[in-house]
Amino acid sequence: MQAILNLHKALGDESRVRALMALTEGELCLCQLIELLELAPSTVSKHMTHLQQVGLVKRRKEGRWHFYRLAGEESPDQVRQVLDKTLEALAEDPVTLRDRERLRTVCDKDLEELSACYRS
Amino acid sequence: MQAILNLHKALGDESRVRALMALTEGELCLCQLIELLELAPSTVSKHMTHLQQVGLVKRRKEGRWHFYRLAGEESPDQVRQVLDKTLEALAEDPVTLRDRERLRTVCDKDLEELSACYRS
DNA sequence: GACTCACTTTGCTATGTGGCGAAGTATAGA
DNA sequence: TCTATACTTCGCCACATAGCAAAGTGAGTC
Repeated sequence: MQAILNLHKALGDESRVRALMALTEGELCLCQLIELLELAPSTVSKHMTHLQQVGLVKRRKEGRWHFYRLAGEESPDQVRQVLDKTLEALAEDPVTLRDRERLRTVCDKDLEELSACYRS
Repeated sequence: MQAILNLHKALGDESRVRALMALTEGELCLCQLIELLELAPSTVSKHMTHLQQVGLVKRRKEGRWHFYRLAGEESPDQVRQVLDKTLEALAEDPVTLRDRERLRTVCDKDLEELSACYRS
């Protein structure tokens, strides 16, 4: 019971859902998500930790960079099905379309440039 | 976007999910839900109003009694699919099994008896 | 080993939400 | 029309949580 409730709580926040939607395009570094969501590093980090604990997302460290991706096959069937229905429902949402567009310009920049967000 | 977020927020509360699960067995009067959930009338009423606003539940008034049921076909496809996956995932949950058992004894009592909750 | 850098954790504030009891509303019956 | 009753709404409190800035951490680099 609690697992499903936590799943829905995780999916009840716009920033987290936008991050998940962005990850459907592939793995992203935290600084890319920070740039996309336009939130403080600490906030985005907390959201991604949250998503990881619920089992929606996996983290991979490569040197100083932290990459996140959808857990996909690694998450329980029930979790994945609810997630899939949600992402499907939002596939053509205005917010999603705008983010998809912005994500393209974010991915054009290199990580060195994006990580300036920590220093400004 | 906001509609889906509100759906997940609605499904992120144990009392509301238990109420929805109970309604899969059929229409229920508010006082029956109060007895099942063991919460104050005002609290249960607020939960059901919430579920109604999200489009998961429909209300029918019959005299002084208010009956609630799952919106089913009347709710948007995307909403129903997420709900179905959730209820499916919880079908054999311990809390669900316990509620299903208790619901039987609740439904054995008549409404006059149950509505004593408003007077005690 | 000191330094830099990409995060994460901590501490705080503001807002949202679940819970209750009391007051309000609408309907049935006398 | 007056009362009883089955809710609903309002006002409040306690707790959870999204946001930020600042301090802490751990991996690469000199």
